[in-house]
Amino acid sequence: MSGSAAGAIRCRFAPAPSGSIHVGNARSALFSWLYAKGRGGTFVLRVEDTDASRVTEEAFRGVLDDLRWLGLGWDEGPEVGGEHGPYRQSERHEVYREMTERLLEAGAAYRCYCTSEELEQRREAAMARGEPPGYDGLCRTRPQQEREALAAEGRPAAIRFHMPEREWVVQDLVKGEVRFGPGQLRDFVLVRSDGSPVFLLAVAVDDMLMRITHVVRGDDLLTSAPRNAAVIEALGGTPPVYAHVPQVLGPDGKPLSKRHGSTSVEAFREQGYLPEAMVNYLALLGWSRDAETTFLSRDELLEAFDLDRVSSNPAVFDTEKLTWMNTHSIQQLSDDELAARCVHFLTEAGLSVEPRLLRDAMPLVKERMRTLAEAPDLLRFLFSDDIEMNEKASSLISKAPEGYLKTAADTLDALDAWDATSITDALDRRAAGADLNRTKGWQPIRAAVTGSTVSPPLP
RNA sequence: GCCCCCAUCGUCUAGCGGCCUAGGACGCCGCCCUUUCAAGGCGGAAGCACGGGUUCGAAUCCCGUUGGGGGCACCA
Repeated sequence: MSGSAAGAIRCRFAPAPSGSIHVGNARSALFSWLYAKGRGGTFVLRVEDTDASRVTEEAFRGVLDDLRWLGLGWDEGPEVGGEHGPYRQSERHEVYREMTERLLEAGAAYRCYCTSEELEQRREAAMARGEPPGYDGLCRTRPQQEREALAAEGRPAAIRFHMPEREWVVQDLVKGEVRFGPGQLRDFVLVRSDGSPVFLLAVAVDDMLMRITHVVRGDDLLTSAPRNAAVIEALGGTPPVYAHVPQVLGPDGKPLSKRHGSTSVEAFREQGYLPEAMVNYLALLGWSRDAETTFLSRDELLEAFDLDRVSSNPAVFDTEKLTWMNTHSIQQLSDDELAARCVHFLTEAGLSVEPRLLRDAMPLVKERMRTLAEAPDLLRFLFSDDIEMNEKASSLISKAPEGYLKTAADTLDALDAWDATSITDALDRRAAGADLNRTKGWQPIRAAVTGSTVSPPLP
Protein backbone atom coordinates (compact mmCIF):
# COMPACT_ATOMS: atom_id res chain seq x y z
CA MET A 1 0.00 0.00 0.00
CA SER A 2 1.41 3.34 -0.95
CA GLY A 3 1.72 5.74 1.92
CA SER A 4 -1.21 8.05 1.35
CA ALA A 5 -0.26 11.69 1.51
CA ALA A 6 -2.25 13.99 3.74
CA GLY A 7 -5.25 15.30 1.90
CA ALA A 8 -5.40 12.31 -0.39
CA ILE A 9 -8.86 11.44 -1.57
CA ARG A 10 -10.56 8.43 -0.05
CA CYS A 11 -13.83 7.18 -1.48
CA ARG A 12 -15.83 4.18 -0.54
CA PHE A 13 -18.53 1.94 -1.85
CA ALA A 14 -20.69 0.49 0.87
CA PRO A 15 -23.18 -2.04 -0.44
CA ALA A 16 -25.46 -4.27 1.52
CA PRO A 17 -24.46 -7.83 0.67
CA SER A 18 -27.68 -8.67 -1.07
CA GLY A 19 -26.22 -10.73 -3.87
CA SER A 20 -25.33 -9.35 -7.25
CA ILE A 21 -25.71 -5.58 -7.18
CA HIS A 22 -28.05 -3.87 -9.58
CA VAL A 23 -26.76 -1.58 -12.27
CA GLY A 24 -27.73 1.54 -10.32
CA ASN A 25 -25.47 0.55 -7.45
CA ALA A 26 -22.83 -0.42 -9.93
CA ARG A 27 -22.91 3.09 -11.31
CA SER A 28 -22.50 4.60 -7.84
CA ALA A 29 -19.56 2.29 -7.29
CA LEU A 30 -18.08 3.29 -10.64
CA PHE A 31 -18.39 7.02 -9.98
CA SER A 32 -16.87 6.59 -6.56
CA TRP A 33 -14.04 4.50 -7.96
CA LEU A 34 -13.40 6.87 -10.87
CA TYR A 35 -13.27 9.86 -8.58
CA ALA A 36 -10.80 8.24 -6.21
CA LYS A 37 -8.58 6.43 -8.67
CA GLY A 38 -8.58 9.25 -11.19
CA ARG A 39 -6.99 11.45 -8.58
CA GLY A 40 -4.49 9.09 -7.09
CA GLY A 41 -6.78 8.40 -4.17
CA THR A 42 -7.89 5.29 -2.35
CA PHE A 43 -11.00 3.24 -2.98
CA VAL A 44 -12.45 1.46 0.02
CA LEU A 45 -14.98 -1.34 -0.02
CA ARG A 46 -17.09 -1.73 3.08
CA VAL A 47 -19.87 -4.23 3.44
CA GLU A 48 -22.96 -3.04 5.26
CA ASP A 49 -24.16 -6.21 6.83
CA THR A 50 -25.40 -4.91 10.16
CA ASP A 51 -28.69 -6.57 9.42
CA ALA A 52 -26.93 -9.90 9.73
CA SER A 53 -30.18 -11.83 9.79
CA ARG A 54 -30.18 -13.07 6.23
CA VAL A 55 -26.77 -12.27 4.88
CA THR A 56 -25.39 -15.31 3.18
CA GLU A 57 -21.82 -15.94 2.17
CA GLU A 58 -23.06 -16.29 -1.37
CA ALA A 59 -24.65 -12.84 -1.34
CA PHE A 60 -21.44 -11.40 0.01
CA ARG A 61 -19.42 -13.09 -2.72
CA GLY A 62 -21.84 -11.83 -5.33
CA VAL A 63 -20.96 -8.23 -4.57
CA LEU A 64 -17.25 -8.90 -4.70
CA ASP A 65 -17.52 -10.81 -7.95
CA ASP A 66 -19.48 -7.99 -9.58
CA LEU A 67 -16.91 -5.37 -8.63
CA ARG A 68 -14.03 -7.52 -9.80
CA TRP A 69 -15.77 -8.28 -13.07
CA LEU A 70 -16.34 -4.58 -13.65
CA GLY A 71 -12.69 -3.98 -12.85
CA LEU A 72 -13.41 -1.82 -9.83
CA GLY A 73 -10.71 -3.11 -7.55
CA TRP A 74 -10.50 -1.86 -3.98
CA ASP A 75 -7.41 -0.77 -2.09
CA GLU A 76 -8.92 -1.50 1.28
CA GLY A 77 -11.71 -3.86 2.14
CA PRO A 78 -12.66 -7.51 2.47
CA GLU A 79 -9.96 -9.95 1.38
CA VAL A 80 -7.33 -7.26 0.88
CA GLY A 81 -7.42 -5.75 4.35
CA GLY A 82 -6.20 -2.30 5.22
CA GLU A 83 -5.36 -0.19 8.21
CA HIS A 84 -8.91 0.88 8.99
CA GLY A 85 -10.51 -2.55 9.10
CA PRO A 86 -12.36 -4.69 9.63
CA TYR A 87 -14.43 -3.79 6.59
CA ARG A 88 -17.55 -5.75 7.32
CA GLN A 89 -19.89 -3.98 9.65
CA SER A 90 -20.88 -7.25 11.23
CA GLU A 91 -17.31 -7.39 12.57
CA ARG A 92 -17.36 -3.85 13.94
CA HIS A 93 -19.90 -4.07 16.72
CA GLU A 94 -17.30 -3.30 19.34
CA VAL A 95 -16.41 -0.09 17.52
CA TYR A 96 -20.03 0.98 17.38
CA ARG A 97 -20.47 0.21 21.07
CA GLU A 98 -17.51 2.39 21.95
CA MET A 99 -18.69 5.28 19.83
CA THR A 100 -22.18 5.03 21.26
CA GLU A 101 -20.69 5.26 24.71
CA ARG A 102 -18.89 8.43 23.73
CA LEU A 103 -22.06 9.98 22.34
CA LEU A 104 -23.94 9.09 25.49
CA GLU A 105 -21.26 10.62 27.69
CA ALA A 106 -21.14 13.75 25.60
CA GLY A 107 -24.89 14.11 25.92
CA ALA A 108 -25.31 13.84 22.18
CA ALA A 109 -27.39 10.70 22.55
CA TYR A 110 -29.81 9.40 25.13
CA ARG A 111 -31.67 6.27 26.06
CA CYS A 112 -35.18 6.05 24.73
CA TYR A 113 -37.65 3.88 26.57
CA CYS A 114 -40.57 4.36 24.24
CA THR A 115 -41.96 1.11 22.93
CA SER A 116 -42.86 0.57 19.30
CA GLU A 117 -46.53 0.61 20.24
CA GLU A 118 -46.20 3.94 22.03
CA LEU A 119 -44.26 5.41 19.14
CA GLU A 120 -46.81 4.15 16.67
CA GLN A 121 -49.64 5.71 18.67
CA ARG A 122 -47.98 9.07 19.02
CA ARG A 123 -47.00 9.09 15.39
CA GLU A 124 -50.59 8.55 14.34
CA ALA A 125 -51.82 11.17 16.76
CA ALA A 126 -49.30 13.67 15.42
CA MET A 127 -50.32 12.97 11.86
CA ALA A 128 -53.96 13.34 12.81
CA ARG A 129 -53.13 16.78 14.19
CA GLY A 130 -51.36 17.56 10.94
CA GLU A 131 -47.92 17.50 12.53
CA PRO A 132 -44.83 15.77 11.17
CA PRO A 133 -44.65 12.11 12.16
CA GLY A 134 -41.08 12.04 13.45
CA TYR A 135 -39.98 11.29 17.00
CA ASP A 136 -41.31 13.81 19.49
CA GLY A 137 -38.28 13.79 21.75
CA LEU A 138 -40.17 12.55 24.79
CA CYS A 139 -37.33 10.59 26.34
CA ARG A 140 -34.87 13.42 25.80
CA THR A 141 -36.79 15.58 28.21
CA ARG A 142 -37.96 12.85 30.56
CA PRO A 143 -37.11 13.69 34.18
CA GLN A 144 -34.15 11.78 35.59
CA GLN A 145 -36.35 10.04 38.15
CA GLU A 146 -38.70 8.71 35.55
CA ARG A 147 -35.83 7.40 33.48
CA GLU A 148 -34.36 5.59 36.42
CA ALA A 149 -37.69 4.08 37.21
CA LEU A 150 -38.09 2.79 33.69
CA ALA A 151 -34.58 1.40 33.72
CA ALA A 152 -35.14 -0.27 37.07
CA GLU A 153 -38.31 -1.75 35.71
CA GLY A 154 -36.13 -3.47 33.15
CA ARG A 155 -37.61 -1.69 30.14
CA PRO A 156 -35.34 -2.18 27.16
CA ALA A 157 -33.92 1.07 25.83
CA ALA A 158 -32.92 2.10 22.36
CA ILE A 159 -30.28 4.78 21.98
CA ARG A 160 -31.35 7.86 20.18
CA PHE A 161 -29.29 10.65 18.71
CA HIS A 162 -30.14 14.17 19.76
CA MET A 163 -30.31 16.04 16.48
CA PRO A 164 -29.28 19.62 17.24
CA GLU A 165 -32.11 21.98 16.41
CA ARG A 166 -30.44 24.19 13.93
CA GLU A 167 -30.28 24.61 10.22
CA TRP A 168 -28.18 21.97 8.49
CA VAL A 169 -26.49 22.72 5.20
CA VAL A 170 -25.03 20.03 2.99
CA GLN A 171 -22.58 21.20 0.34
CA ASP A 172 -23.24 18.49 -2.17
CA LEU A 173 -20.92 18.10 -5.14
CA VAL A 174 -23.81 17.12 -7.39
CA LYS A 175 -26.85 18.82 -5.88
CA GLY A 176 -25.21 21.98 -4.70
CA GLU A 177 -26.17 23.57 -1.41
CA VAL A 178 -29.02 21.73 0.27
CA ARG A 179 -30.62 23.24 3.37
CA PHE A 180 -32.68 21.61 6.07
CA GLY A 181 -34.52 23.94 8.42
CA PRO A 182 -34.32 23.70 12.22
CA GLY A 183 -36.64 21.06 13.61
CA GLN A 184 -36.89 19.38 10.26
CA LEU A 185 -34.58 16.57 11.26
CA ARG A 186 -35.84 14.58 14.23
CA ASP A 187 -33.97 12.52 16.78
CA PHE A 188 -33.27 9.12 15.31
CA VAL A 189 -32.30 5.72 16.68
CA LEU A 190 -28.63 4.77 16.69
CA VAL A 191 -28.85 1.48 18.52
CA ARG A 192 -31.86 -0.78 18.70
CA SER A 193 -33.11 -1.89 22.09
CA ASP A 194 -31.58 -5.30 21.39
CA GLY A 195 -28.20 -3.58 21.19
CA SER A 196 -27.70 -3.82 17.44
CA PRO A 197 -26.44 -0.75 15.61
CA VAL A 198 -28.57 0.98 13.02
CA PHE A 199 -27.31 2.05 9.60
CA LEU A 200 -27.23 5.74 10.52
CA LEU A 201 -24.75 5.07 13.30
CA ALA A 202 -22.62 2.56 11.43
CA VAL A 203 -22.27 4.71 8.33
CA ALA A 204 -21.25 7.82 10.24
CA VAL A 205 -18.80 5.99 12.45
CA ASP A 206 -17.23 4.05 9.61
CA ASP A 207 -16.92 6.99 7.27
CA MET A 208 -15.22 8.91 10.04
CA LEU A 209 -12.90 6.14 11.22
CA MET A 210 -12.03 5.04 7.71
CA ARG A 211 -11.11 8.63 6.95
CA ILE A 212 -13.46 8.83 3.98
CA THR A 213 -13.15 12.22 2.32
CA HIS A 214 -15.85 11.90 -0.34
CA VAL A 215 -19.04 9.94 -0.13
CA VAL A 216 -20.54 9.16 -3.53
CA ARG A 217 -23.92 7.43 -3.27
CA GLY A 218 -27.49 7.43 -4.52
CA ASP A 219 -29.58 10.52 -3.87
CA ASP A 220 -32.14 8.46 -2.01
CA LEU A 221 -29.71 8.99 0.84
CA LEU A 222 -29.58 12.76 0.49
CA THR A 223 -31.70 13.42 3.55
CA SER A 224 -29.54 11.19 5.66
CA ALA A 225 -26.45 13.28 4.88
CA PRO A 226 -27.12 15.89 7.58
CA ARG A 227 -27.75 13.09 10.06
CA ASN A 228 -24.48 11.41 9.12
CA ALA A 229 -22.68 14.71 9.42
CA ALA A 230 -24.28 15.49 12.77
CA VAL A 231 -23.16 12.20 14.28
CA ILE A 232 -19.63 12.66 13.01
CA GLU A 233 -19.50 16.19 14.39
CA ALA A 234 -20.79 15.00 17.74
CA LEU A 235 -17.95 12.49 17.73
CA GLY A 236 -15.47 15.26 17.09
CA GLY A 237 -14.77 14.31 13.51
CA THR A 238 -15.01 16.18 10.23
CA PRO A 239 -17.78 15.02 7.92
CA PRO A 240 -16.82 13.96 4.39
CA VAL A 241 -17.89 15.82 1.30
CA TYR A 242 -21.04 14.32 -0.13
CA ALA A 243 -21.97 13.71 -3.75
CA HIS A 244 -25.46 12.34 -4.21
CA VAL A 245 -25.96 10.91 -7.66
CA PRO A 246 -29.48 10.56 -9.00
CA GLN A 247 -31.30 7.27 -9.18
CA VAL A 248 -31.15 4.93 -12.12
CA LEU A 249 -34.65 4.18 -13.34
CA GLY A 250 -36.28 1.30 -15.16
CA PRO A 251 -37.92 1.65 -18.58
CA ASP A 252 -41.15 2.67 -16.84
CA GLY A 253 -39.43 5.61 -15.20
CA LYS A 254 -39.62 4.05 -11.74
CA PRO A 255 -36.56 3.45 -9.58
CA LEU A 256 -34.85 0.19 -10.42
CA SER A 257 -36.22 -2.66 -8.38
CA LYS A 258 -36.97 -6.36 -8.49
CA ARG A 259 -40.01 -5.78 -10.61
CA HIS A 260 -37.82 -4.71 -13.50
CA GLY A 261 -36.53 -8.23 -13.72
CA SER A 262 -32.88 -8.88 -14.37
CA THR A 263 -31.13 -5.63 -13.57
CA SER A 264 -28.25 -7.18 -11.71
CA VAL A 265 -24.71 -6.95 -12.96
CA GLU A 266 -24.56 -10.71 -12.89
CA ALA A 267 -27.56 -10.99 -15.21
CA PHE A 268 -25.91 -8.80 -17.81
CA ARG A 269 -22.72 -10.74 -17.47
CA GLU A 270 -24.57 -13.97 -18.13
CA GLN A 271 -26.29 -12.45 -21.12
CA GLY A 272 -22.92 -11.90 -22.69
CA TYR A 273 -22.27 -8.24 -22.04
CA LEU A 274 -18.66 -7.11 -21.78
CA PRO A 275 -17.50 -5.33 -18.65
CA GLU A 276 -15.85 -2.63 -20.73
CA ALA A 277 -19.19 -1.93 -22.45
CA MET A 278 -21.00 -1.89 -19.14
CA VAL A 279 -18.50 0.51 -17.64
CA ASN A 280 -18.58 2.81 -20.65
CA TYR A 281 -22.37 2.81 -20.71
CA LEU A 282 -22.74 3.34 -16.98
CA ALA A 283 -20.25 6.19 -17.02
CA LEU A 284 -22.36 7.98 -19.60
CA LEU A 285 -25.51 7.45 -17.60
CA GLY A 286 -25.63 10.75 -15.76
CA TRP A 287 -22.24 11.99 -16.78
CA SER A 288 -20.67 13.24 -19.98
CA ARG A 289 -17.28 14.56 -20.89
CA ASP A 290 -18.59 16.87 -23.56
CA ALA A 291 -21.27 17.11 -26.21
CA GLU A 292 -19.73 14.53 -28.52
CA THR A 293 -17.74 11.79 -26.88
CA THR A 294 -19.40 8.41 -26.69
CA PHE A 295 -16.63 5.88 -26.37
CA LEU A 296 -14.19 6.19 -23.52
CA SER A 297 -11.68 3.63 -22.40
CA ARG A 298 -11.11 3.03 -18.73
CA ASP A 299 -8.04 5.24 -18.81
CA GLU A 300 -9.88 8.00 -20.59
CA LEU A 301 -12.61 7.82 -18.01
CA LEU A 302 -10.12 8.03 -15.17
CA GLU A 303 -8.60 11.02 -16.87
CA ALA A 304 -11.83 12.87 -17.63
CA PHE A 305 -14.29 11.96 -14.91
CA ASP A 306 -15.37 14.57 -12.44
CA LEU A 307 -18.31 14.75 -10.10
CA ASP A 308 -19.12 18.32 -11.04
CA ARG A 309 -20.27 17.13 -14.43
CA VAL A 310 -22.60 14.53 -13.02
CA SER A 311 -26.15 15.36 -14.03
CA SER A 312 -28.61 15.99 -11.25
CA ASN A 313 -31.58 14.36 -12.88
CA PRO A 314 -32.44 10.68 -12.81
CA ALA A 315 -31.65 8.46 -15.79
CA VAL A 316 -33.51 5.60 -17.40
CA PHE A 317 -31.39 2.52 -17.99
CA ASP A 318 -31.60 1.75 -21.70
CA THR A 319 -30.64 -1.82 -22.51
CA GLU A 320 -30.76 -1.15 -26.24
CA LYS A 321 -28.07 1.44 -26.03
CA LEU A 322 -26.01 -0.84 -23.81
CA THR A 323 -26.37 -3.57 -26.42
CA TRP A 324 -25.26 -1.24 -29.16
CA MET A 325 -22.27 -0.28 -27.08
CA ASN A 326 -21.57 -3.93 -26.41
CA THR A 327 -21.52 -4.63 -30.14
CA HIS A 328 -18.97 -1.89 -30.49
CA SER A 329 -16.84 -3.31 -27.68
CA ILE A 330 -16.89 -6.72 -29.31
CA GLN A 331 -15.57 -5.23 -32.56
CA GLN A 332 -12.65 -3.78 -30.61
CA LEU A 333 -11.54 -7.18 -29.36
CA SER A 334 -8.80 -9.14 -31.09
CA ASP A 335 -9.82 -12.50 -32.50
CA ASP A 336 -7.91 -14.28 -29.78
CA GLU A 337 -9.52 -12.24 -27.06
CA LEU A 338 -13.02 -12.60 -28.46
CA ALA A 339 -12.58 -16.34 -28.90
CA ALA A 340 -11.43 -16.65 -25.30
CA ARG A 341 -14.45 -14.80 -24.05
CA CYS A 342 -16.81 -16.91 -26.13
CA VAL A 343 -15.61 -20.20 -24.73
CA HIS A 344 -17.76 -19.99 -21.62
CA PHE A 345 -20.91 -19.44 -23.67
CA LEU A 346 -20.08 -22.15 -26.17
CA THR A 347 -19.44 -24.63 -23.41
CA GLU A 348 -22.74 -23.73 -21.79
CA ALA A 349 -24.40 -24.48 -25.11
CA GLY A 350 -22.66 -27.83 -25.37
CA LEU A 351 -20.24 -26.82 -28.10
CA SER A 352 -16.59 -27.57 -27.62
CA VAL A 353 -14.22 -26.18 -30.17
CA GLU A 354 -10.50 -26.38 -30.54
CA PRO A 355 -9.04 -22.96 -29.62
CA ARG A 356 -7.23 -22.36 -32.89
CA LEU A 357 -10.24 -23.23 -34.99
CA LEU A 358 -12.39 -21.02 -32.83
CA ARG A 359 -10.02 -18.10 -33.18
CA ASP A 360 -9.97 -18.54 -36.97
CA ALA A 361 -13.75 -18.46 -37.06
CA MET A 362 -13.97 -15.12 -35.29
CA PRO A 363 -13.65 -12.83 -38.34
CA LEU A 364 -16.70 -14.54 -39.77
CA VAL A 365 -18.98 -13.78 -36.87
CA LYS A 366 -17.48 -10.85 -35.05
CA GLU A 367 -19.33 -8.07 -36.76
CA ARG A 368 -22.71 -9.68 -36.32
CA MET A 369 -22.28 -10.56 -32.69
CA ARG A 370 -24.13 -8.28 -30.28
CA THR A 371 -23.51 -10.24 -27.14
CA LEU A 372 -21.24 -13.17 -26.35
CA ALA A 373 -24.34 -15.23 -25.71
CA GLU A 374 -25.06 -15.15 -29.43
CA ALA A 375 -21.82 -16.95 -30.21
CA PRO A 376 -23.20 -20.50 -30.11
CA ASP A 377 -25.97 -19.81 -32.62
CA LEU A 378 -23.60 -17.97 -34.87
CA LEU A 379 -20.97 -20.70 -34.81
CA ARG A 380 -22.79 -23.98 -34.38
CA PHE A 381 -23.05 -24.90 -38.06
CA LEU A 382 -19.27 -24.70 -38.36
CA PHE A 383 -18.43 -27.04 -35.56
CA SER A 384 -21.34 -29.38 -35.24
CA ASP A 385 -23.38 -31.56 -37.57
CA ASP A 386 -26.09 -31.51 -35.02
CA ILE A 387 -27.77 -28.41 -36.36
CA GLU A 388 -31.42 -27.71 -36.18
CA MET A 389 -33.02 -26.47 -39.33
CA ASN A 390 -35.18 -23.48 -38.56
CA GLU A 391 -38.57 -22.99 -40.14
CA LYS A 392 -37.64 -20.37 -42.68
CA ALA A 393 -34.68 -22.42 -43.79
CA SER A 394 -36.59 -25.62 -44.34
CA SER A 395 -39.35 -23.82 -46.16
CA LEU A 396 -36.76 -22.28 -48.44
CA ILE A 397 -35.25 -25.66 -49.13
CA SER A 398 -38.57 -27.25 -49.91
CA LYS A 399 -39.31 -24.48 -52.37
CA ALA A 400 -36.02 -24.94 -54.22
CA PRO A 401 -36.22 -26.42 -57.72
CA GLU A 402 -36.08 -30.20 -57.97
CA GLY A 403 -32.49 -31.43 -57.65
CA TYR A 404 -31.13 -27.94 -57.19
CA LEU A 405 -29.31 -28.59 -53.96
CA LYS A 406 -28.04 -31.98 -55.01
CA THR A 407 -26.43 -30.52 -58.10
CA ALA A 408 -25.00 -27.67 -56.04
CA ALA A 409 -23.44 -30.14 -53.64
CA ASP A 410 -22.00 -32.17 -56.49
CA THR A 411 -20.58 -29.06 -58.11
CA LEU A 412 -18.90 -28.06 -54.89
CA ASP A 413 -17.58 -31.57 -54.35
CA ALA A 414 -16.02 -31.52 -57.75
CA LEU A 415 -14.03 -28.35 -57.11
CA ASP A 416 -10.27 -28.65 -57.40
CA ALA A 417 -9.51 -25.63 -55.29
CA TRP A 418 -11.42 -24.89 -52.08
CA ASP A 419 -11.12 -21.13 -51.94
CA ALA A 420 -13.48 -18.20 -52.02
CA THR A 421 -13.04 -17.51 -55.71
CA SER A 422 -13.70 -21.08 -56.76
CA ILE A 423 -16.66 -21.41 -54.48
CA THR A 424 -18.20 -18.15 -55.61
CA ASP A 425 -17.75 -19.24 -59.15
CA ALA A 426 -19.31 -22.62 -58.52
CA LEU A 427 -22.28 -21.14 -56.69
CA ASP A 428 -22.83 -18.63 -59.44
CA ARG A 429 -22.74 -21.36 -62.10
CA ARG A 430 -25.28 -23.34 -60.18
CA ALA A 431 -27.58 -20.35 -59.72
CA ALA A 432 -27.26 -19.36 -63.35
CA GLY A 433 -28.04 -22.91 -64.36
CA ALA A 434 -31.39 -22.58 -62.61
CA ASP A 435 -31.87 -19.11 -64.02
CA LEU A 436 -31.57 -17.49 -60.60
CA ASN A 437 -29.66 -14.44 -59.37
CA ARG A 438 -27.35 -14.61 -56.39
CA THR A 439 -29.95 -13.61 -53.84
CA LYS A 440 -32.41 -16.24 -54.96
CA GLY A 441 -29.88 -18.84 -55.93
CA TRP A 442 -27.65 -18.76 -52.89
CA GLN A 443 -30.27 -18.62 -50.18
CA PRO A 444 -31.40 -22.26 -50.43
CA ILE A 445 -27.78 -23.32 -50.31
CA ARG A 446 -27.16 -21.14 -47.29
CA ALA A 447 -30.17 -22.70 -45.65
CA ALA A 448 -28.95 -26.18 -46.39
CA VAL A 449 -25.44 -25.48 -45.17
CA THR A 450 -26.19 -23.47 -42.04
CA GLY A 451 -29.72 -24.40 -41.16
CA SER A 452 -30.61 -20.77 -41.17
CA THR A 453 -31.47 -17.97 -43.55
CA VAL A 454 -28.96 -15.79 -41.79
CA SER A 455 -25.28 -16.56 -41.72
CA PRO A 456 -21.82 -15.30 -42.52
CA PRO A 457 -20.97 -15.10 -46.22
CA LEU A 458 -21.02 -18.43 -47.98
CA PRO A 459 -17.69 -18.37 -49.86
C1' G B 1 -49.61 16.36 5.79
C1' C B 2 -44.44 18.40 6.19
C1' C B 3 -39.32 18.57 4.18
C1' C B 4 -35.86 17.65 0.22
C1' C B 5 -34.43 16.50 -4.91
C1' C B 6 -35.56 16.66 -10.20
C1' A B 7 -37.78 18.61 -15.10
C1' U B 8 -34.15 19.73 -23.12
C1' C B 9 -36.24 14.72 -28.86
C1' G B 10 -39.34 7.93 -26.89
C1' U B 11 -34.25 7.23 -24.15
C1' C B 12 -29.01 9.06 -22.56
C1' U B 13 -27.32 13.87 -23.02
C1' A B 14 -24.71 19.10 -24.88
C1' G B 15 -26.30 23.84 -23.42
C1' C B 16 -24.02 27.31 -17.55
C1' G B 17 -28.09 35.12 -21.04
C1' G B 18 -26.94 36.57 -27.24
C1' C B 19 -22.62 31.34 -30.99
C1' C B 20 -29.66 27.79 -30.54
C1' U B 21 -34.09 28.58 -36.98
C1' A B 22 -31.42 23.82 -29.67
C1' G B 23 -25.92 20.05 -31.05
C1' G B 24 -24.47 14.63 -30.44
C1' A B 25 -25.76 9.40 -29.42
C1' C B 26 -29.30 5.02 -28.98
C1' G B 27 -33.77 3.61 -31.07
C1' C B 28 -37.10 4.53 -35.33
C1' C B 29 -37.90 5.63 -40.84
C1' G B 30 -35.80 6.14 -45.91
C1' C B 31 -31.75 5.61 -49.37
C1' C B 32 -26.79 3.61 -50.71
C1' C B 33 -23.47 -0.63 -50.40
C1' U B 34 -24.59 -5.87 -50.68
C1' U B 35 -25.12 -13.40 -51.84
C1' U B 36 -28.55 -13.41 -46.47
C1' C B 37 -27.90 -10.98 -41.82
C1' A B 38 -24.95 -7.62 -39.79
C1' A B 39 -21.38 -3.76 -40.18
C1' G B 40 -20.60 0.83 -42.78
C1' G B 41 -22.13 5.51 -45.48
C1' C B 42 -25.88 9.31 -46.38
C1' G B 43 -30.52 11.60 -45.20
C1' G B 44 -35.16 12.21 -42.19
C1' A B 45 -39.05 12.55 -38.35
C1' A B 46 -38.69 13.72 -33.15
C1' G B 47 -37.51 18.00 -27.65
C1' C B 48 -36.61 23.16 -24.13
C1' A B 49 -43.65 20.57 -19.00
C1' C B 50 -46.88 25.06 -18.11
C1' G B 51 -47.65 30.23 -16.32
C1' G B 52 -45.67 34.61 -14.62
C1' G B 53 -41.59 37.77 -13.98
C1' U B 54 -36.08 39.90 -14.60
C1' U B 55 -33.53 41.57 -19.14
C1' C B 56 -32.40 45.11 -25.10
C1' G B 57 -32.36 39.61 -25.28
C1' A B 58 -34.03 33.38 -21.73
C1' A B 59 -33.66 26.39 -22.91
C1' U B 60 -30.27 29.12 -19.80
C1' C B 61 -31.74 33.64 -13.90
C1' C B 62 -36.15 34.25 -10.14
C1' C B 63 -41.19 32.88 -8.43
C1' G B 64 -45.40 29.87 -8.89
C1' U B 65 -48.14 25.58 -10.99
C1' U B 66 -48.11 20.73 -12.66
C1' G B 67 -45.70 16.16 -12.92
C1' G B 68 -42.02 12.48 -11.17
C1' G B 69 -38.83 10.75 -7.21
C1' G B 70 -36.88 10.49 -2.16
C1' G B 71 -37.38 11.21 3.12
C1' C B 72 -40.17 12.00 7.74
C1' A B 73 -38.94 3.91 10.85
C1' C B 74 -35.84 0.27 16.79
C1' C B 75 -35.13 -0.53 7.08
C1' A B 76 -30.77 0.37 4.48
